[in-house]
Amino acid sequence: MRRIDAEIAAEGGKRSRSRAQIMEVFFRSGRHLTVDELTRKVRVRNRNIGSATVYRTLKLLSRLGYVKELDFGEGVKRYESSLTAHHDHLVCTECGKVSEFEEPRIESLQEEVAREHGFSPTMHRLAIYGVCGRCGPPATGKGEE
Amino acid sequence: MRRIDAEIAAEGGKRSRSRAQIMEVFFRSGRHLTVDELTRKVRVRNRNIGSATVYRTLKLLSRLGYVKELDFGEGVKRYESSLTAHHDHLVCTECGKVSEFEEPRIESLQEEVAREHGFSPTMHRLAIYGVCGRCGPPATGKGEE
DNA sequence: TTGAATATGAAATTCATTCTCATGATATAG
DNA sequence: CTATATCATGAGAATGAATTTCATATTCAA
Repeated sequence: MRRIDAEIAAEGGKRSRSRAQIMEVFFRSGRHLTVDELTRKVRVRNRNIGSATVYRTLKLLSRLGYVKELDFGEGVKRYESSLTAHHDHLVCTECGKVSEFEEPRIESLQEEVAREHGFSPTMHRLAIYGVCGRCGPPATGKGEE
Repeated sequence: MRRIDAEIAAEGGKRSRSRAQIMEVFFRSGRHLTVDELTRKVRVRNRNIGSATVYRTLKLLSRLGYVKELDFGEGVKRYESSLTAHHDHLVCTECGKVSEFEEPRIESLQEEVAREHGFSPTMHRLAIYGVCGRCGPPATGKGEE
């Protein structure tokens, strides 16, 4: 986090209490947060922080490469730290639970495919949607709920 | 398209001139259209059609499974016919060009991964972002730009 | 043709995100 | 420490995509 502050300073930015609190809560929190969720968590510490500042902070961190923007097609963006290893996501369409996975074979196939099409790949988004073990037991019957 | 009308009728829906025109233009058009783009095309034929009806039509077709909703993170949704074979997308971050590809090995790895995590996969979204051959120099070896 | 139901277009609404702007905080020079 | 220039903030306004409302028009069956 000091590193981030240094990078911001190098760009002519200044530190701020609000931003420090937002970053701290964000990096300590679970993954895949929406701005709204993060704002609520941050306000527990400091009631005065507005969501505009949370948006600004996440955008800044995203530009600096410390945060990844996720979009699972819910109409809201989610954010996660990019300090952890690269991974893709599994999204349960029943309960909304998001799991992570890493599959190097998929990664390299993507590289291969991109090259075949003359693309220089810079990133990708892969989300697999389905029903998680808890929501849809392989047993007979349709577990509604 | 008759089949679609029949299915709508079976649900208690009625036919309509506007919807027929929208469907016709949509299925004859190129892929990956936004509602705005489609509305413009449709209005060439019938100036009176409003975008609300285009939204409604695409939502209906989506529910019936004839249309797939795409989201490349642009802040706008795009739509494509789901009558063509399944495929994923390559998006050029320079010119916006979207290409399609199919890679069965990626598909089966996704199945495998989902199962390992106890998920019953129903669909996935995979988009690879990068620079297409026209926008970027032909990537020699690993030279990243 | 009538009548009950669905569909439409325009405008209003919703909701996430961004922007504006007056004020507050921060860093640096003196 | 204080001045001052600049950046950051928070509240609310603005934006823009998508949805809904509502009065009217269209469809379809009898």
